[in-house]
Amino acid sequence: MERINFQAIEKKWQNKFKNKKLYSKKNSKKFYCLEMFPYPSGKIHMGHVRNYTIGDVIARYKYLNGYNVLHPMGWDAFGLPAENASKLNNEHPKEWTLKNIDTMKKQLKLLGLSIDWDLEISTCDKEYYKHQQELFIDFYNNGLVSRKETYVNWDPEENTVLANEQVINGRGWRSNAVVQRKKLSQWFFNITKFADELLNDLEKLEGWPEKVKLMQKNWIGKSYGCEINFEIENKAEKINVFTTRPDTIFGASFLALSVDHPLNKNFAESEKFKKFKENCNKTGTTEEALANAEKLGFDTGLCVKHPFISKKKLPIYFANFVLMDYGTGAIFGCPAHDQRDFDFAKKYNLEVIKVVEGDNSKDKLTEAFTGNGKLINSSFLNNLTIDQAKEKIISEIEKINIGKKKILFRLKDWGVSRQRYWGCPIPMIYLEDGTVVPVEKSELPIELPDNIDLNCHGNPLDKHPSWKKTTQKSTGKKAIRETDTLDTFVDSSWYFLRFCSPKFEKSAFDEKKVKYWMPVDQYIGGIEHAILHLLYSRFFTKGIRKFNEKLKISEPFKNLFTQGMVCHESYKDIEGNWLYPDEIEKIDSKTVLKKIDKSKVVVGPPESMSKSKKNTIDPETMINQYGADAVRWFILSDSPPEKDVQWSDVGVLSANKFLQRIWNLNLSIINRKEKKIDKKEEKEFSSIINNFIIKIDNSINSFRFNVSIALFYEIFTFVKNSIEKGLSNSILKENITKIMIIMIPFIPHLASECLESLNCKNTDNWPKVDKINVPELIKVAIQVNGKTRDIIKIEKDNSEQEIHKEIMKDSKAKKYIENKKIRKTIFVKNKIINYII
RNA sequence: GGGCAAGUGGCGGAAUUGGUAUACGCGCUGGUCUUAGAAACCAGUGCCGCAAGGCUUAAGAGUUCGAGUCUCUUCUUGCCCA
Repeated sequence: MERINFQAIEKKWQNKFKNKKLYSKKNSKKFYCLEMFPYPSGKIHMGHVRNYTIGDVIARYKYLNGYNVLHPMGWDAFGLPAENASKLNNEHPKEWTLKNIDTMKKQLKLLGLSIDWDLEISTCDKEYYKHQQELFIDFYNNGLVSRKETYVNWDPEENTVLANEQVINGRGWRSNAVVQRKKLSQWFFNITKFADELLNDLEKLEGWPEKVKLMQKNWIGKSYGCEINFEIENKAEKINVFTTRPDTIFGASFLALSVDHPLNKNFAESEKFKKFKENCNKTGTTEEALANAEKLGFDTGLCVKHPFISKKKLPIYFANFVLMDYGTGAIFGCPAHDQRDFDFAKKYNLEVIKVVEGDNSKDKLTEAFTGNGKLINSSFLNNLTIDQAKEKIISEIEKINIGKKKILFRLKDWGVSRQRYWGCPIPMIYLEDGTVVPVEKSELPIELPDNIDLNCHGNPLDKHPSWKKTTQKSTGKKAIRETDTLDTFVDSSWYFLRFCSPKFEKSAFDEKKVKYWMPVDQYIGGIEHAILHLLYSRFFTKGIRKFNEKLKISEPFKNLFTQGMVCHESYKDIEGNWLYPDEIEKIDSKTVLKKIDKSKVVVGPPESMSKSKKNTIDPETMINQYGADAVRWFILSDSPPEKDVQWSDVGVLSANKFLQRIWNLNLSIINRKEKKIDKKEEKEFSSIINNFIIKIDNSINSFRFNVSIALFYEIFTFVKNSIEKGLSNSILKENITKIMIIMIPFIPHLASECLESLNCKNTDNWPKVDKINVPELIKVAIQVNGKTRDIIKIEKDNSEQEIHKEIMKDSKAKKYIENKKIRKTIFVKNKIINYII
């Protein structure tokens, strides 16, 4: 037996893969295979290994099947971690980022991926963000970017805006300061202009998981409702209310306004109101925060008239659970059928009037009833369903001219201003006369300054001594630069276009190249990007198409695959400190000890690998120990790719052992002595291999790589058992060559090495196959009353009569049917026969 | 609270989409080889039972000649939204 040195052959083949282009075939169909590019945080982790291995299988598979394949890689290189790391180690974000890119690129190369590194891009490269600034200006000039005042999560400690996910229990994730709501002027992409299109086009995306489409649909959140104008008693003013439940109008018992509603001018002098408003601003802006917060109200002392019940008045409150930027900033409260309204009514002792009766709803409500039912206590709406009532009341409202039907989206415009240094500068300037204009395109890129103080309080670019001072090029007027930078989601919203022509200087992309390569045929990444990144990328594609008609596509990603996470159990010592997997040793299945002092270790359940729990496994260590092919093999073998996989050292070791056996099998075929040939056995052998190849083909196409690998194990056993059979060496070699070729996508190094040893010159074509061949001898299940009583081996395509004869001759099923009256027989050729007695 | 998935051996998981349940891998058991261990190789391994046989895809019902797969009810777990 010969031991193979995986490290040596992997190095050898990686050198050969380096110069190979997967897109030099003439007159071929194209295939754009893209995996979500990584954030250069330091080292690659197992999640990357899984993501990029899946992508590599697809890219290589498509190449073998005759496609020109674009398989690029780049870096999502702007972002906050670089600034944080830089504060910690006093290293410039750029240095830190470039160093990480260098490390991670070397690590990725160890995996033997078929990536074309000539196409590499990095979003922090000025050659990249220059074009992003151009695009920003194009979007601006076409009315797709605007400046708006909105409420944001403000961290008073860090002097910056926080994203919703950075607010944890109402506090800043880093500073732990109580987050405030603050009004700020920010730049927005007007994604809501495409709300309908983004929603409707989801239907076109047949190659997307239903789950992701549903998440996007819910995120866009189209809802029907109407606006109703309520007259304020003894005042000329009216209050415009938006509601998605106009059917519950007869259950209304109060009006609630956002503290920012214009009516607040009446209370500008009130100390009590100011205090109340301040209190409200402490509540976060997420829907969840608003739902969980204690409902607080400020009684205005004013009332509105109920539009359908004469003489009925509803008190007006300001309330902390109503937001100015959703709807009109005013609602009518129907406590019986909305939980927030219910909580509010209980607190302020307001009426609860039930207007929808469900099938089994109780007389006394202890919580809001939001289910389906029929209308009651509602005058002309009585006995209607909710949908019917909505329709009727809206037409009534429109008839008496106090409001109109309205469609509302949950989707909000995309705020992209960040008070950060390490991001793409927004190419806008503020002139002294107050006008805001884009920088002229010839001025681009607006580069980030290298000398920067990140430890300053607030926005580093704003605090920079000179950077923001500039002049407008064409007029020479003095101006101040925008000192906010773009949300890093912008960087990744068009990188897939840039990859088609990454060095193109004239504009963001070369239209000819984009026409050939786009859309991405297969996009692969984590489910965590199911909403934002994918929605923003879809928006960018649609946005660009508005001002560049040469971009013909309206959706960037034809097929999407979202892979699961890589998990590992976690370890804690008796004192509760997390331990790395290499700090422990497993004595037996129950005993786990700390290496250093043999103390007991508590083993936690498998969870997503994270640095904080120290349950990470370093890919590079694994590659050095077992080889890249073994790591690739294991990460694909153990679970279906869309589900989580649990990392196992034993698993990767057994992968390594199996690859060793493949090599030995290959050698034993090369060195085999000719046997006496049996034509029938040869035919059957080739036919079974043919069937295996078809099954592998199907499993790859349906992303069931764990099944592919199970099939490879079966093929291996089958070939090994066939060596002693009456096959010629040439038939064996011909078939092992086919098998090695179909293994290239999974274990490119070892497969290439085996193919070289087999003297195979043409390693670029997937083997040709026939249809699935039914073997000469097949198994037929014999059932009696649906219960399987025996399985017999018989020649294929036998008739019912012949099989029956066989059963009566000699079979375990015989005793169940002889001397019985057979009422009916169900016969499926080559599968089953079922006797009903 | 709402929506969406999913529940198959000791474990990860297969099942041609209504036709042989438990493929393949891990683990475990026994054996060969070896001074010994590791490795390698061979055999076995759903559960109950000495056996004949019976039972088994979270639980229960239904449709069907036949259900892991379809329908309904219940339970559990996970994810997303709140």
